[in-house]
Amino acid sequence: MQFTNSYKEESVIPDDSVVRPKVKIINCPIKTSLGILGKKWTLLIIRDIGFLKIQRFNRILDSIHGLTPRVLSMRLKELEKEGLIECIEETKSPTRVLWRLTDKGKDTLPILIMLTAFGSKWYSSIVFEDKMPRKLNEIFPQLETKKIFNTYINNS
Amino acid sequence: MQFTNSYKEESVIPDDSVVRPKVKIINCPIKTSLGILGKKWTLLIIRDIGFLKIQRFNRILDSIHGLTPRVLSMRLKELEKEGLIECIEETKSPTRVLWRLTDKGKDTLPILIMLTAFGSKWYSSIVFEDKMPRKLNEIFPQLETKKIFNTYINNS
DNA sequence: TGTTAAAACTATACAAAGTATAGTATAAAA
DNA sequence: TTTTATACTATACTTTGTATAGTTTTAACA
Repeated sequence: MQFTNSYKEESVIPDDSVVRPKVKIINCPIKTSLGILGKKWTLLIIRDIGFLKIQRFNRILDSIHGLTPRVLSMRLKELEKEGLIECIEETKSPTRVLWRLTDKGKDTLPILIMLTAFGSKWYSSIVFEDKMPRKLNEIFPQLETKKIFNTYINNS
Repeated sequence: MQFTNSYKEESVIPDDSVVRPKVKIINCPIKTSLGILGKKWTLLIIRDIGFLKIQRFNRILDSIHGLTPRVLSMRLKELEKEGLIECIEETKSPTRVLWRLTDKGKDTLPILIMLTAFGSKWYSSIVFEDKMPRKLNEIFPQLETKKIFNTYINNS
C-alpha cells in the first residue's frame, strides 16, 4: 500500500455533524498513519511482535499464513526504518535475532485493540467458540482497558 | 488485501507479558477486522463518509488523491455487502446517491480515531502547521473522547 | 429540440505489487 | 560430515491496482 502525499481531503467539509478538528491540519493524520501501518501484513506483524510476543523471523512466518519471507523481510525493514520496531541480537553465532516494539511501536497497540474490539463485536460468530459478541473487558479482564488510551487522552 | 481463513496465530504464545485473551478464540479478531478494513483505500473511504461527511461518489473521488472510479466502485460494493455503509437515493432523475455509515460502520470510528491519535503524536511535523504533537482532546475538544470507546468497554 | 452537463458507474490495457519457489550464508548440533 | 536452524535474497509468475476512456440516465440550458 502506497499513499501519495498531496492533500486534498480537508478541503471540502460540509456542515451537518462533521467531526471538524479545531486545529489547522496540513496532512490528514489518518492517511499519514495508514502510509506506514496500512500496508498488507504490517499490522499482523506488529500484533505478533507486540501482542503475541512472536518475535523471530521464522516464528512470524509460521504464525501468519500466506506471508512470505520476502515480504516479511521488507516489512521488518520498513518498520525498523520508521522506528516502530528494533532488533536485538540474542547470539551472533547462529545469528539469532529478536524483534521488539519501540515506544512508537507500542503506541500502535490501541489501534490493534480497537480492531480487536470491532472484530469481537461484529464477527463474534467466527471469532469466538461460543459465537457471542464480547467487549474488551471480557476478553482482557487483566488489562485496565481504559488506561490503554491514556497516551492519547489528556486527563484534565 | 486478502486474508485466508486458516488460523495458526494463537498456537504459540510465549510467556513474558503476552496479552493473552481470557476466552477461547478460534479466529484472530484483528485478522478478521483487517479482512474487511485492511484493503487499500477502505479506511479513507470510511473516513470521508463517516468523518468528513463526503458522501457522494464523485466527491469521494475528488477527496482521495490516487483513488480511481473502478476501485471506489469495488470498495463501496464490498462495504455495502459487509453492512458497513448503505446508500440512500436522493433523486432518481439524475441518479444522485448518498452513502452513509450503518451502526456497524460507525463502530469503525474508534479505529479511525486511534489512527488520528497515532499520526498526531508521531507525525505532527507533517500533520500540523505548527508541527506540535497533540492529544485527542486538543484536536477534537468538542468530542467527549473517552465516551467514544463506550461501545467497546463495559462501565461496570 | 438538440446540446451540454452532471452523476454514477463500467471496460480495457497496462503497471505495480505481492506470491511461490528456490537458493545463499552462517554456525551449531547430531 | 551431514543435517538443521536462522535470516535472509533472487527469480519468475500471478494478482491487484492504475490510467484512460466510454456508457447510461436525466435535466437544465440555448
